[in-house]
Amino acid sequence: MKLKDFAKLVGMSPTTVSRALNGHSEVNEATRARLVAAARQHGYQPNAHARTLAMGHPDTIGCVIPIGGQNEIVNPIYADFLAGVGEECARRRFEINLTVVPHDDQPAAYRALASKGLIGGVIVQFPRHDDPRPALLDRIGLPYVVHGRVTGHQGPYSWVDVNNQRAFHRAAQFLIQLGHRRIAILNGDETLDFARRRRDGYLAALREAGLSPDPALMSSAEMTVAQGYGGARRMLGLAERPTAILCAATMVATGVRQAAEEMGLRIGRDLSVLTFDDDLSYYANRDAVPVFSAMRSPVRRAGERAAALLIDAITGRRTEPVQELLEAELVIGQSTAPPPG
Amino acid sequence: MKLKDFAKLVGMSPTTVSRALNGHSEVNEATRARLVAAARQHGYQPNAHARTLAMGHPDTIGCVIPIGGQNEIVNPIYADFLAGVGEECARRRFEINLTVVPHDDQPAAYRALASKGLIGGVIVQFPRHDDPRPALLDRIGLPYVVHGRVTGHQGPYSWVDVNNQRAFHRAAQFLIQLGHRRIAILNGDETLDFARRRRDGYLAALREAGLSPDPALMSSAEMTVAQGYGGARRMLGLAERPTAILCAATMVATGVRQAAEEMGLRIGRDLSVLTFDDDLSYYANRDAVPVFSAMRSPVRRAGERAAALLIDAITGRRTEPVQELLEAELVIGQSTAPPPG
DNA sequence: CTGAAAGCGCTTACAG
DNA sequence: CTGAAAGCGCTTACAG
Repeated sequence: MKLKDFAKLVGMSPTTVSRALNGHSEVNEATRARLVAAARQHGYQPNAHARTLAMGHPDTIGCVIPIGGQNEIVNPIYADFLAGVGEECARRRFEINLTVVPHDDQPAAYRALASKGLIGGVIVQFPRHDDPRPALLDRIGLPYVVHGRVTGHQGPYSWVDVNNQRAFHRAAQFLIQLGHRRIAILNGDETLDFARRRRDGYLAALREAGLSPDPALMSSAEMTVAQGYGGARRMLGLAERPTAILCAATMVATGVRQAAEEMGLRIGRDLSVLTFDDDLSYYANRDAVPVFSAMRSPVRRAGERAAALLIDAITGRRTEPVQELLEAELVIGQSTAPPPG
Repeated sequence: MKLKDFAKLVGMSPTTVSRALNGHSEVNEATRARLVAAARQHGYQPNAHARTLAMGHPDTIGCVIPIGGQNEIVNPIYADFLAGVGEECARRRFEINLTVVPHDDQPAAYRALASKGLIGGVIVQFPRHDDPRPALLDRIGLPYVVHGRVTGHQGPYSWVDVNNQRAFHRAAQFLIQLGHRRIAILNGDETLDFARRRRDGYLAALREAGLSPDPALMSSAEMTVAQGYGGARRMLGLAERPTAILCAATMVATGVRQAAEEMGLRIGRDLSVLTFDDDLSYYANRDAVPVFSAMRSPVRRAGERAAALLIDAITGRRTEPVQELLEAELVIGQSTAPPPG
């Protein structure tokens, strides 16, 4: 059904109906309520494309998933992050355009999305330290919110991030307070901004405790079971092996557990493990006493907030860049204890 | 830049430019090539909304992620499945509209997406045995492809599925051939169609071997680490405990491993574990010799094929429903062996 | 408070 | 092979 038909059905002009449905103030409240009810009843919904064309801007935010870059992996945090974005979009009556694009084609993809008028703004994911995307988007003039930060970017921009530096600072501090001196870190790819911040936090805690970092206890790679397994095997095979390991993701911790078992080490006794936990609903490291002690970070919430900021920017509700820093929560589980001996 | 401007720029009428860019046969091949090149050079892209309005149908497929139903979890297979959908859409120049919706609001959501003209068709995920969505979509007249099957649905419809029945049949057979007689199954939620088929395959293999199923060795629940852990603890605590466990997902197998370790059982020696593996890029159970023996199923490929079938239906390339059955591959890893003793 | 008319940026019969 | 004109279904100044 189109506006014309519906208007005829209710005996009003298309103009009035449109204004009523869009909540314009000129139209009588009683008629507005009546028309809204009638629309619901007859299932009339304005055509979104006609609407966008007439209004001049799409009520749509873009989410771009790059594939085939340095990280071939499709990160499962996308699922939970997108769920958060989706919830906010549902509340604000915005649509989501999802685009999968080879990593190197991203500039062209952003341009295309913008010039086709498909999106009013975009969320930038997994930023690198010197990520070129913010500058590109500034040039194009497409509003964006970064999930994370781009330390190398000049000028203000909007972002939503978890306090990775503090999370790893506190985590390392916690292990130090337990008495650990040999603390390893299995970090994410340190060309990614969040991984740098995590390393910084880890290093700061060591420094404050008068401990000097040992490169043999530091690894930076894609956060997978394989990294955890391989890294733990290597580090636990050292003459002076670590008594505690900081992991950047629960999948990494799972790999560490596997290696430890094979080597006859019991986690939470012979070896402490503390992991960053994106709190993906699927992994559910949140029983009464969690298996892994963890720095827990609300990814889904981050998705909601990123979408909220972007929609504010697109609708002109806010014109200045804004930043939001979420805190990770340190949750003590069964995997941490004072060092053995 | 809009068509009018671009046409002026290249000294042609908008009509001819539009026809050239859309590859209509009336336009001289030489001019077509020239205009396509010019469009690329000047970055002209037709406005998608105007285009959709004029063409009468959107080049967009819908993906709906329900939340808050029986499964509150945001399934990580969405990420890989969507990546597959996205790759096919990129090839076919289709867009993806992603909608997150409370489970019970799905009917309204599909209607809204259709009547707003936002999508030309939709992919139905995680169908239940008696899922009402196909009937609803038939009624609305919105093209769809089911990822999985809806056994209870009357009449033909398009689907892409993996042969779950055969996968679990073969898996159980394989364990039986190794000499196992007490084989447990930690299945997914059996109101979901794929979980039923898996159970059927498991039961068929037992029957053929003259083994009678034991309800104490069968569990049906959301596929999480917790299910694996809890199920394994319970079953391995039985007087007549199983010597092998079939799992419906790698996360479940991870939970089983955890329980087995705690109970001092070594997997691949004291206990065999065979898991269904959706081959999510993040889990990467695919080293030279995989940790878990698995029935491996290409989720990303399923996403590609579901998108392909849907786009064929939307564009009218195919008018009859079509079905595609993918086979899971049985990969032998380190977690299976003859029963102990 | 309400409506007739113009316009959003395309595509495509229709006429040449 | 090419172009002027109508139309896709909305919204919104403009006029009452």
